[in-house]
Amino acid sequence: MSPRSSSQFEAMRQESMHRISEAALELFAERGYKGASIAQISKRAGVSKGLLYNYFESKQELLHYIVLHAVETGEDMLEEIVSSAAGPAEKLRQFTERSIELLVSDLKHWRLLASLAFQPDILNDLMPVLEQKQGDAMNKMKTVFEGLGYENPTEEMLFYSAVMDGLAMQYMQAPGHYPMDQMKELVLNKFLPKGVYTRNGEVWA
Amino acid sequence: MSPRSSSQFEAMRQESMHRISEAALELFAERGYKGASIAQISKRAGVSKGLLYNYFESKQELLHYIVLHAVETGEDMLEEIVSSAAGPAEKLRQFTERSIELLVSDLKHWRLLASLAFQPDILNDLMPVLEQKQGDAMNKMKTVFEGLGYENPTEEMLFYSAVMDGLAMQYMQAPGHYPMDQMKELVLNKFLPKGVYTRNGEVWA
Amino acid sequence: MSPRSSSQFEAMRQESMHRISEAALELFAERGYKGASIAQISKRAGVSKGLLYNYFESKQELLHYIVLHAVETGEDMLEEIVSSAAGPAEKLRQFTERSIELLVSDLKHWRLLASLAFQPDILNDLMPVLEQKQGDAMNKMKTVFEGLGYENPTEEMLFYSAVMDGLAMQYMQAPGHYPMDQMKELVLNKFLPKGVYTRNGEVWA
Amino acid sequence: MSPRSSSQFEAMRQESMHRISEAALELFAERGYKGASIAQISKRAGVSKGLLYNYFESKQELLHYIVLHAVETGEDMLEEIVSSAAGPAEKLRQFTERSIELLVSDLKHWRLLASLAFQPDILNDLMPVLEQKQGDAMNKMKTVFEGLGYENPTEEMLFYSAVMDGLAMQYMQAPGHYPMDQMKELVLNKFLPKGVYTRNGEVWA
DNA sequence: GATGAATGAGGATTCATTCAT
DNA sequence: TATGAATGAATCCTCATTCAT
Repeated sequence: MSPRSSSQFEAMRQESMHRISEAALELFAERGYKGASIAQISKRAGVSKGLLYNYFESKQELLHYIVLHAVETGEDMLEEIVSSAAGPAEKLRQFTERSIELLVSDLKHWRLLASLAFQPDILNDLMPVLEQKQGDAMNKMKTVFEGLGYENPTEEMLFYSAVMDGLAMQYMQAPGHYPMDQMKELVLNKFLPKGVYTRNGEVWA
Repeated sequence: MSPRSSSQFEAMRQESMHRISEAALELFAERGYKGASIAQISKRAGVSKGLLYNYFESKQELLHYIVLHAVETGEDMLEEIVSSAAGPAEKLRQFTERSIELLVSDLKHWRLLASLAFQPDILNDLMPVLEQKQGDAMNKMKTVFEGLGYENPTEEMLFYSAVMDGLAMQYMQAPGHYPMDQMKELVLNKFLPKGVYTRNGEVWA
Repeated sequence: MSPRSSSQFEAMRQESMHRISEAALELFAERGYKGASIAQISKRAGVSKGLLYNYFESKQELLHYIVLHAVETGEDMLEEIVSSAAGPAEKLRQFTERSIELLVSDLKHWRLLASLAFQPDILNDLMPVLEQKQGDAMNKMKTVFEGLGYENPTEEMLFYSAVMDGLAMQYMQAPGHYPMDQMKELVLNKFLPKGVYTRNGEVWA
Repeated sequence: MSPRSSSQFEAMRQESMHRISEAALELFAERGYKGASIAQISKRAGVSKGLLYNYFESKQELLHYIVLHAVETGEDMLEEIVSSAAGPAEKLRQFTERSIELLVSDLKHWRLLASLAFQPDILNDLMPVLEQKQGDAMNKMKTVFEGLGYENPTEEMLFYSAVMDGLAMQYMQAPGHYPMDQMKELVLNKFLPKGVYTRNGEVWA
């Protein structure tokens, strides 16, 4: 008789929003933003088209929600590492390893982000925010490379970023076949100063 | 009112196909495959929709035509370099420099290819061919890295590929601002054995 | 926690129904029947959609409720005047003045009614009732014009009705700018026999 | 073999646009702007939904096209009469008679215009133009009333306009039953100065 | 070879209404 | 009494494709 409590409503909302955004993420990643229809998304989420519009004002807003969540995951990870007490070499190692973990575990997110990176008009509204965030991330990474004593830390950081982006791209093309573990070791070997940096207590040779 | 010779017709054909595929390339690159309509493409090409369908059976076929042309440009370049008489270091340098030139001069092509790389279903029909070509290219690159005496030429080649892909990605994000020249030097420095490789007749130090 | 008395419930009921129908009236008048959504109405009324449907079975019923209330206001006014002890000239003057007052004070109601008058299918179900009421009103007005001694009271009454409707239409188009007071005087001058009819105790010249 | 000539295309365009706008006019008049769907309109016009959008960019534009055409019909009529060599009384008679003819023959147009008059937001974009046109028309009518020697020509003209609008409203409510001919005579009697104005060569008494 | 009118399936979005609590 | 989550039919509009000329 009495209306549902607001916490009940809130729980229902959370549940539905989560299912919708998960389904949308999958379909956007599989078929691209334009290629995934609201009908498909709501069907995969197991809700009606109408309900989707209760929670997201438009297809674009749904995309923005997903993109921002994905980006924030990366931001949080970077922030956590950068603000830790570890030395710069350890920070770079951690960042490398956790980035790859994130790539593997949240493949769909990153596939989506990558595909959007080449269709600028779709994220038009979000671009200022995203560029700001990317600039922030780059600056944080730069401090790590400065700490490592590189002569040209900015360029070295850009190079490292290119490597990581390229790795991600190639992994996404064939997730099952890519020798990610070897590539990770190679990256660490290339960027970490030998004889100085210790891994798990041992000196890195 | 003599009938046009068949060579005249053929020239018109070529001209029309070229204009259509140029227009399509631009629009696919700007708005994505799904986002570019046949009406827009034919308008920008200055032909009627009907004529477009005289030359290309479908929107997909038009895309395939463009993609294959772009890929072949890269293939030709690689083949030319690999089959040349130059040593492996020189080959890698040439490949690096010419890849970057190609990226800068044909930005739209590569932007399109990159965006398609993350929308597997769009290129479904073309995938076997493309994977074949990519495998071929990788094998050719591998021989270069073998020639350079690397211990793990395959991994080193993958790493180099990742770098080049990453560079391209970052350049596409902000073509006006990216320090491509410095990055190119950095790449050459990282991958070319010092004291051995000669550049423009001088020893590389 | 004593249960509310039924009169308390009844008061709440009245309060809610009133708020809903006021909100609905405003929105119907602003955006038309089709243009106003139940969501908007319930929001402006400060109640939930569910509650709205407790009181009104459907959007149509809500409209009917409002329309009938508005019409009854007019009916009551006419009845009061016609059944008064005043002479026909006085009756016409009163009707004219009070109609205009009603128009100005309840602009939204009349705007709504006017817009509905031209969309027959929306009021389909209500039409028999409305036509009946309109016929009744016309008959009452006719007796006034008969009392005034017109040769063709029916036509004269129709003419007067047209004038009043036209005035209302024009006023609604630009409520802020219309010289309603002058027009009212003009109407009285045109329809009231001079030298006979007294206004506020004075003879009308 | 050769493409259709542009005049052939033009003829097809005209034919289709005409059928579409006729169908739209009918349905807008019957069910209101919001109540008439594109599907219904294109079905009644005997064309596909897609074709409708070849000729009209949106439902709104279709409405604007129809409204402007209707308004221009009235404008042309007024202009023709006002600029004629007839005296003011004759002009007023002609305007009255031809307005009524237009009302009866193009009932749908006027019903549509009337219904739109009360839904301001629908014609928002067109309002400036329409108000301009209405102002122009009122000024022209004013010159006629000035010519008739009225003391307050503006008010008298407004009164006349109200009468004509009201007549139209009432006629639209029950086109089959309204005694339009008698009302017309009544209007002429009320507004035309007796003994001065000649009709068909006779003096009006 | 060349045109653009015509089609209709499919896409994003809205909204009256229902219902569990 | 009161809530708002949930539904799905219906709406406006787009677009690849066909076809008569």
